[in-house]
Amino acid sequence: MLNAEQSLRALLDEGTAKGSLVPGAKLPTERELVQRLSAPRSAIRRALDVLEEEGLVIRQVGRGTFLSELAQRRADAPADTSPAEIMQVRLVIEPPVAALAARVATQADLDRITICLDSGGASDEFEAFESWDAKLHRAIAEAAHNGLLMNMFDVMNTARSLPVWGSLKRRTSTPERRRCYHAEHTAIVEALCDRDPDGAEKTMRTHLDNVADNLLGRR
Amino acid sequence: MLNAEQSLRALLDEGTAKGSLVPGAKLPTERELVQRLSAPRSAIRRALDVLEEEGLVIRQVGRGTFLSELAQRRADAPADTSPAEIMQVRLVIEPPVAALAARVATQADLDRITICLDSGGASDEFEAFESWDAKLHRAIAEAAHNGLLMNMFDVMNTARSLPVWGSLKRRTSTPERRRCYHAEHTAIVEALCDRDPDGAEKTMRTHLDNVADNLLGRR
DNA sequence: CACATGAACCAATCGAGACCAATGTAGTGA
DNA sequence: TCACTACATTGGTCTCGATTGGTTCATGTG
Repeated sequence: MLNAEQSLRALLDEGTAKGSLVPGAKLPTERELVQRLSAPRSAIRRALDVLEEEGLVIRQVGRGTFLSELAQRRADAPADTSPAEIMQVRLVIEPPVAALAARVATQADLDRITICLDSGGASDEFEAFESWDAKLHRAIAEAAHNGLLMNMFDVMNTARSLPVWGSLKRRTSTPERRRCYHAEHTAIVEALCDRDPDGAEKTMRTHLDNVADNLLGRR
Repeated sequence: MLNAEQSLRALLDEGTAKGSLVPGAKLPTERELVQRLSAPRSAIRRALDVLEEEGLVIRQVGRGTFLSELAQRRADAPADTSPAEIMQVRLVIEPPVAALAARVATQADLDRITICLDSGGASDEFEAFESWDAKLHRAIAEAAHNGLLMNMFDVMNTARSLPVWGSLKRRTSTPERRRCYHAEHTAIVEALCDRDPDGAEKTMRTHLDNVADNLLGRR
């Protein structure tokens, strides 16, 4: 369950990305947002307070709430860890980590990984699939049995929880692509279960290349 | 018959495994747990006290009890990051980063790197050489121009500043080995200046293998 | 007596709605 | 056409009741 602020940010990201929300554009009224996000007005107002504090929106009594100039700049210059950066890091880290995991994973690790794989395969909806996808990649990293590595992996994943990342994935995700990802996941997990480091590294790299292509457009 | 704390832990484990309890998620109110676990509220509160003491949950009057960020990573013990772990991570990360840097480094990056290399070559003493060594590796990572990567690199380096690491290096460092390292550094920087990704990756891997051998004994 | 139990109470927070003041808009009349 | 009025809309504020973690205390229970 998302809180009001996250929902609101997602809404704004979507609007700016779609181009319907240019600087100065009028946002829905608070009472309208209450219905759209089915959240109490107090929560909506708290979320807007934060956005106003950040300078993203401007509020005027009797007129409404409007996007500021900053909002646009932030949208097309997400300097703060862009999805491209994240995918670059994932491509650097995850393939060798998968190879390492293939060497040192325990049966319990493989069981956990398989559970994530199967649950992801059984998930039709975006949110559920994304959740299991993240869990699967994390479980593979855990199987490498290196605490420092997990620490760094989590640093990467906190960046991955930024709103821009979520809306980007939501925009580019389709049932067909999810099926494709699941097939790739299956290949990775098979390589892990076969204790095949090279195979694990290669299939992971192929998968992430595919994800990067889908997320960022053909490079 | 289980006591309240055990039941509560079982409940949380189930929730985290099922994926419904992510960090920050709100868990049932104390009065609800009283019914669910059919235990007196005092016992529930005592169990929650322990969980709060462990940093697994956060309680707020009027709001509720929430899972903390730590809740997820309590499974894999914090692991006091051994030098072996650090070298494993460096071997995973630094070679591909060097390859990336070879592609995207600017001349200014290469200049900074060269300064570090030369200063290290001119350092006879352990402390100075170590300092320039660390600066060189960081400068190479900086040349990859990826903020998130630098973030993770710094996570790695904070682990590297642990006392055990320092004393290990001091014990195993000799003038001869430092000369050897400097030769390897030179090879890496040459590959970077030649814009040779494969060469940079290979020389970096060779170097780190050598460092790992010296630090940890022949593997 | 020592400890657990259950109930009542406290303080912080939240949610729903009423109300206020600023603003915008439609209608009216000269 | 233009000034004026009445009404609707909108962000800001306030209050009241419900919820929730924290605390106290009488009552069992061994």
